[in-house]
Amino acid sequence: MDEIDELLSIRAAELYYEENKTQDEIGQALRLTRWKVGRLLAQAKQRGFIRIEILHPRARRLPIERRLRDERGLADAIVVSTAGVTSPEELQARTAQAAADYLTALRPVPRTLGVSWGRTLFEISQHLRQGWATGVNVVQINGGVSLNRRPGTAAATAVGIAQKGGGSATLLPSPAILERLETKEAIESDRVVAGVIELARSADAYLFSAGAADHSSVHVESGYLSVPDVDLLVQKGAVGDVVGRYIDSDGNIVDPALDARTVGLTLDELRRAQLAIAVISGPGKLAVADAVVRSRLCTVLVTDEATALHLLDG
Amino acid sequence: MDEIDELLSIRAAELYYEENKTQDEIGQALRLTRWKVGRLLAQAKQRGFIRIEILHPRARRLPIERRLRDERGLADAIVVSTAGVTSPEELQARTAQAAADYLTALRPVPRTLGVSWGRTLFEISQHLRQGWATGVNVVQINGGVSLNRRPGTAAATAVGIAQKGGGSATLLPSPAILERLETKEAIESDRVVAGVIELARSADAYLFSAGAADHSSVHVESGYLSVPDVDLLVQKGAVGDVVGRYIDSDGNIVDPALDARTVGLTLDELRRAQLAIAVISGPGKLAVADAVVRSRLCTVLVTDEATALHLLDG
DNA sequence: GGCGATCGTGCTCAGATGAGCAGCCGGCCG
DNA sequence: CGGCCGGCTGCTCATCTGAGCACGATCGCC
Repeated sequence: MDEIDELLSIRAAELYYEENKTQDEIGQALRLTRWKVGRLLAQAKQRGFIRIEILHPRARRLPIERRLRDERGLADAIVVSTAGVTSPEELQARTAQAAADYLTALRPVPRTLGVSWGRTLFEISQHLRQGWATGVNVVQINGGVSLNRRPGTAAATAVGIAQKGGGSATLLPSPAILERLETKEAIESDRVVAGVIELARSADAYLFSAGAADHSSVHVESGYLSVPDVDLLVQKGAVGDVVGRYIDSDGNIVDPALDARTVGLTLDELRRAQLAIAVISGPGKLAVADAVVRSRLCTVLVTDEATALHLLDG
Repeated sequence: MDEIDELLSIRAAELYYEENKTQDEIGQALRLTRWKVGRLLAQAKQRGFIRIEILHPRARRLPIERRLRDERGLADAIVVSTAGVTSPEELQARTAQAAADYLTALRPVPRTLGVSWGRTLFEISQHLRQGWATGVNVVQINGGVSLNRRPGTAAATAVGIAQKGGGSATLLPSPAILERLETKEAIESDRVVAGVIELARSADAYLFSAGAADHSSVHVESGYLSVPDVDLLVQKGAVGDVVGRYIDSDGNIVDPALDARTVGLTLDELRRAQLAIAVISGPGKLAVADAVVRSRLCTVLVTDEATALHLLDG
């Protein structure tokens, strides 16, 4: 296309999209036939001169979702639009809302849903509507008797999801990480704990997030790990954690000894799940999101546009 | 429209604009009739959820142009899009290009075109194509024997416009501002200068820009005014200059004594013109652009989207 | 100079879309 | 309880649009 056609296609696009003229009218105005106008508009689109954005907190990016499914082998992907996002909180809220929407629309409805805990999961529980399901039982899949200042967030998450879904929650009464291996093994052999873990293994679906490997981690905030602990993990190649277990960029456990002291579903158990929904968004979680997808820790990913594009192109 | 319809309209918009599905297909997917889908899409548009942008350096904003014509009483308005602009230089280039385009398309072609000088005018002269007109004579409308480091820019502007338009340029051989009133009157009574000004008065069309009243002014750069001079003008209410004459926000001369020492067309002579094309863009020129339009110094305005919106909304 | 390939153009026709309209349902008042 | 009104729905029909095709001009090649 020469320059004159390029200019004409811009003029045509202005009249078509901004002035709502018909292609025929544009043809008269620019002294072209309507077919020529149609071709110019098609070219303008195809050459990327026309950008159409959907500005809405609930807007999704279906083409990116398709690419994630096709190119990264996911069973499903939900990508929220970042158009018009002004704060990290809003991004988080949009992603959580999308995850809640996905859960609500999920068919068949899972009888038992395994959940982790954390900021993201808590927000999802808040975005779920009362009656989002009828009779969904929720089970915690990793330890989390919280030591932090907002005790009970982990429990509130599971209970909230269950209660709004017309079911009940089964909590895993154990710390996330124990200081000694013996204690961890003792706790796991406890009848109640063992029962919960057994229930978690049998869940129809899992819903979890991932944490970045930095000082803002919930594990640091909760006191399970110290700042130097995290630094050490990063040195060993950790990019983040999934259900409390730190992985490197290939999805492998970074520190087997630490992992052995971590209570809950193992990553391999998670990988065997039919339906594992990971909800990961935000610029700090690019690396861990990539690791989760690459190592097939999830079958479904809920994320934001920027993260999704990073997974595809970066 | 309730929330459920709002969400549906977003889903429909995603399928329509991002997936290129027909309204009928969307209807099947969302279990709606195609008419409902059509109405949802119309609502999404009307409520502003759909943003269509034309990304091109030559793109214009026709709806804003119309508003400028209607609400600000301009005979014509050219508004260049700022979408994708990364630098002030690019904005300047786009505006200059638009002005050049406007001149080229102008009918009837002016026999004599009065021009001012400055950065903007020089750039317009560069963006004009060889042969943009056949036989357009150019006359300078204000003094400008340049004292600055790039001597001859003013002359080069007029000559360039004339030469590319197949005509000749008539220069106004006088400084822009003289130190003494007597000198100014003497110069204006010079036969050659008087003849040029007479020719300028008889021009069919005028093309000029406006300067902001700050230290970056061409008058400071050229040595006609000192920094304290400008500060004083600003104190007196100056928002900028048009053809070398400083005006306040109502378009009135700020300093009559200074004005009397300024050589060239007066503002009232400019206001009587049938066709006066002002080219004003950039964030620093909001106030002077408003003054020019408010005081009817121009009949046609070439500007950028941001400036135009400022003129319209405050 | 003749020939075929290629491109751009404007047609036919079918599918997609929007305007206008009648019917239906729920709410409200007499 | 019945009738009226307003809003929503899904229809008909006219218009708009895109795909496919045939024609003619232009260009390069023989």
